[in-house]
Amino acid sequence: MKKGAWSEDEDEKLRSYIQRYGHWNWRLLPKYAGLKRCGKSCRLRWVNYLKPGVKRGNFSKEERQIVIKLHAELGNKWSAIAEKLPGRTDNEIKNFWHTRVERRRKPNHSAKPINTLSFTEKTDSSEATSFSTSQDLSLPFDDASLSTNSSKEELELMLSEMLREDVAQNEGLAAHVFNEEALEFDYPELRYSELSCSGSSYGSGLNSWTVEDEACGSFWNESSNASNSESETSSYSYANPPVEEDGLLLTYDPLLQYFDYETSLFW
DNA sequence: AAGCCTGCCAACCGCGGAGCG
DNA sequence: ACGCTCCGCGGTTGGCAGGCT
Repeated sequence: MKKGAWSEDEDEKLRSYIQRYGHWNWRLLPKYAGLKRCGKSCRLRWVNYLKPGVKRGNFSKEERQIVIKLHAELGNKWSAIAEKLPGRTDNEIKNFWHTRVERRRKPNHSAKPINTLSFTEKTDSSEATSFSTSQDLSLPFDDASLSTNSSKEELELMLSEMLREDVAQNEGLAAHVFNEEALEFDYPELRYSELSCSGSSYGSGLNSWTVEDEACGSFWNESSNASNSESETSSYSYANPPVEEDGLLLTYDPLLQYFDYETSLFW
């Protein structure tokens, strides 16, 4: 009984036999098709590779989104997930998951919260609704998006929109967190599906912001208490950093399992 | 250039369920 | 009810290719 990779000749034998006679009995099929393979191997080769309509190549954006969503609903029911993805086999979806998703969840990442998104904020008046912002960190913030005379509502809206847009455009604060690969996964669409932003800002004194979404509750916040100084340092952090238990990262948001705490990047 | 490491994918293996006698 | 066969599913492995040192 032969094992290992299939040759072109074997593929052709199997393909032409099934196209002519169908697969009426996998155990007996190899004998009649002239193949030195077990029935199981023939079935697998047909179902996963030779069967007409089997899609090859990278998963599209939509397919990735469906896989992630369905896996959250169904768990490791690969065949059930495959039913929703025409042309994709359970084996391929399983491989996709293990290589691109599960692998990165292995508990060798340190579970440290990301308090690294700090920036320096200049207050230029005591007006509660007026301040200018500059960033002295590596985030590619768009300074122009935060003007000096924005109202509280405008700023809230701006931050909310900034998160949406920057994720979509792969630039800005959110893109720092949601890297390009995360975008390919359509994570932002899932993550920010019902995002809202609330908070308050003052020229000097307390600044506090909370960003929430319907599914996860508040997921990051920022607060600072500046005196009348010209500049202050604020820091953003996740409201509920994951904890590690028995070598597994437990998070308040199942989608945060895709977050790499080593690099502070989603993948 | 060579050895090592890592990611990916095809294929194998074991188990359990369905169907049948 | 029981045992047998077959099939499909999910976990795992093996090997190749490309990148890194």
